[in-house]
Amino acid sequence: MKIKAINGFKDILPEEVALWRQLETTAREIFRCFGVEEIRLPILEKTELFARSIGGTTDIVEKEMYSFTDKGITLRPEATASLLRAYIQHGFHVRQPVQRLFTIGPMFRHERPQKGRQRQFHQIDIEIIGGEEPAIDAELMAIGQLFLTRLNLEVSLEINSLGCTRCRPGFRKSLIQYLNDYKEQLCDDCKRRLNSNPLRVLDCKSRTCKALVQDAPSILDSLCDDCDRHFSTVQEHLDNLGVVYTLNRFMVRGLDYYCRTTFEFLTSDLGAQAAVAAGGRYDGLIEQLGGPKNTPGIGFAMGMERLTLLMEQQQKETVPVRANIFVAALGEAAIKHGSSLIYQLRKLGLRADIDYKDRSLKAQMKQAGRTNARFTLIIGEQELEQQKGILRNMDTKEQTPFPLLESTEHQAEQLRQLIRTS
RNA sequence: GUGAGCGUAGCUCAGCUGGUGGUAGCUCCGGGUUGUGGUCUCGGUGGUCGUGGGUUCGAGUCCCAUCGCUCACCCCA
Repeated sequence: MKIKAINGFKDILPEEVALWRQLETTAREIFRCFGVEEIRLPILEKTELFARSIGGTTDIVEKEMYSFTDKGITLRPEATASLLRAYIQHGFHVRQPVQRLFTIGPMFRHERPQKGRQRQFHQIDIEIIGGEEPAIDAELMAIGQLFLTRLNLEVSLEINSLGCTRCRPGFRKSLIQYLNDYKEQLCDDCKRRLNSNPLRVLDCKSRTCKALVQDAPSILDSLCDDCDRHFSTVQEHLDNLGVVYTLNRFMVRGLDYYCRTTFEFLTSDLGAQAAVAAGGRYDGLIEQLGGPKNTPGIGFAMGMERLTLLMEQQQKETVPVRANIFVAALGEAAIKHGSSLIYQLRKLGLRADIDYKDRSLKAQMKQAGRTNARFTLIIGEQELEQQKGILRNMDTKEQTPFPLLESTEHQAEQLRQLIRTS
């Protein structure tokens, strides 16, 4: 019986890693320009942290967490809670009024896997803590859009406001009232949602629910003055920065802590998983977790599996990895010389390979081709004797003698010069 | 948790109403080139047909169970 990776947990293979690195590198470059600092967080936290932040009655906390119940700890299902915990624990609020932080890593949710959804999945998570100014909301979305543009990905940005603890309850009430009149026409899921989370009915996929909800009261009409002003200023700032977006009053969030501005970067190329990045404002959360009072925050997470899937689909060419030198050595003495030489080359920071199996030259040339080497240095008994290797340019097929005099260190230096100028 | 569709070589897949596992393609190894790659050509390695029962003279094929995978619902990044 072969042992396989468990369901929902995937290996990221060498040929896939290039995409992941491209994601991470691009993120780091852009975040640096925006003054966003990296923080690295543990993947295990007290279960209570997630219950208090995400919400005790959400699906994530109720049935999707990987918990060690005997120890009261849980593999994190998302990053925001951990990041805020660290922010509070280390007293970040005294460092500077507005703190920009990001983290990259695995998250865990016990859901049924499908396209773009794994049980261990990876997110790039970014949070701006300590500012409630609408300009910050706009800046955060600009970061997301710039990042996705740099990756040559085509996605759209949709935004909405969920109001705050003052205005949302009123909207909730009027929505329930409206939906109750059409209760019989709602799908089974929405009948259930009507009690548990009525806002969710707004983004139901069922056609009849969608139609019903068109004439439902709009949350944007029931925002309090502060929330309304905040949201319209956010839009002014987005326009000011040239960030393109569309309003979607049906967009809601799955986690309890969100308020005011919410947004999603969407694609139609990933089947059911439309959102490649999503987030929003959570102004009361830090205080709720025991942090300093009146500390607002906003953030979003990008799903790396979804992004790499999109990159595979939308990006045209990938740049192949090139090796610099392959040493094709025939016979024991030549292998000894070659292994010393490639070690010197590697010390100089060059990618160099050799085949220790002492196979036929044809086989070794084939291997050289596989490593995509620029040059192959052929060393046989004759070449050793005459101290003259054959250097083959793999692209032009041109072959020139290469002196095997002095030390391999010296030879490596010669080769480095040659590669630089070629 | 619910529904549907698939499990045959490392990968992609043929395999008809049950009758000996495919010269299949890709990969890998070797020959053609006594010492020269990506193309070509010839040969070779590689399988408990997911697993366990059942029906049958005979099961990759039919039946049952079970495990696994995929997509979708739910939920969410």
